[in-house]
Amino acid sequence: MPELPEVETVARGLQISVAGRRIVSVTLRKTDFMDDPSVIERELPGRQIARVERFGKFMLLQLVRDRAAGEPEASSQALLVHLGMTGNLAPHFAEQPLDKHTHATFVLDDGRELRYTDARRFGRMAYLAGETLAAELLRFGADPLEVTAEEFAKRIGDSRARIKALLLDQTVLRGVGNIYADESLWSAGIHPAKSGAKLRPKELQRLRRALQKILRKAIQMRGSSISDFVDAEGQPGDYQQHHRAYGREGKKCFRCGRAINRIIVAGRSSYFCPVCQQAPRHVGRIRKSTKRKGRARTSKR
DNA sequence: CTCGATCCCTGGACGC
DNA sequence: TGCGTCCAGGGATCGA
Repeated sequence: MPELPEVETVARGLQISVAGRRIVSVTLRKTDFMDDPSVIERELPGRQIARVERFGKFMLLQLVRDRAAGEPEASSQALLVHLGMTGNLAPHFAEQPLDKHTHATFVLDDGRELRYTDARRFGRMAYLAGETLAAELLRFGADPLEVTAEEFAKRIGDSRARIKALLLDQTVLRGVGNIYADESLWSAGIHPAKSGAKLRPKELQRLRRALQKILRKAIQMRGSSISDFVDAEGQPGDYQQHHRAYGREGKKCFRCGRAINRIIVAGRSSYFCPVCQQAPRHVGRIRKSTKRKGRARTSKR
């Protein structure tokens, strides 16, 4: 699942492989994950991909109009791409057969095709410009790699929500998902259900440092490939080998040897060590796991 | 303000 | 082999 390190890895790859190329034409298939497919079809052809960068869990393809066209840039324009759970954005040779779930193809001026493939379509694609683009980016919180200790302490410490929910909240910090939330909480020795406001200054400091260290290491290792993540060159990442909590239910804690537990916090599986990450007193009963009690959920298809 | 529940979606795992 | 069921999860939305 692409979180900050995985998106960073893909963005860096694309910056090398497709920045500077001009988009010649656009073909869309399923479009239900796009803000406005007709705008994408209309605005992208003829624009050059000036650069590719990461913004939270988004990739931002900065676009410029062809210089030859003459018109000065009135404002910034970009294609926002969120990979969701299973999204992949990568260049292909035109003769490569289309994947079953390829939903957008951007033909480039060197003949290659930048293709967006996403089986589950939990991703998002949007062309935004000017004020609209600026306003959209403003919705998100601080970049976890750049957030200062003061800002981190304020954003986390001023909220009574559970720390796990805060880490996952993209308006608090942009880019952290379930894997790196659990990994940093394990590293900092903080229980996922603890209230942000109950964190001691030392805990806030440990958490921020752990989060940044883990994200940087994960970027170095080109992300975690737990299901089917591959980067823009088709290569998996290696950070999953360093996971200490995520996905390790029942396995021994690397620090104390006790079995890693799994509970649901903020609606997500949360893996933690019951010894190293003491349950807070202020939390009432914690739900044990995902046992949905309802019978069949009407499958409407 | 914060919470849980629900929906979206498909592939893979698992039980029978 | 094949079918049914469950589960994963980021984000939007809604009601409590």
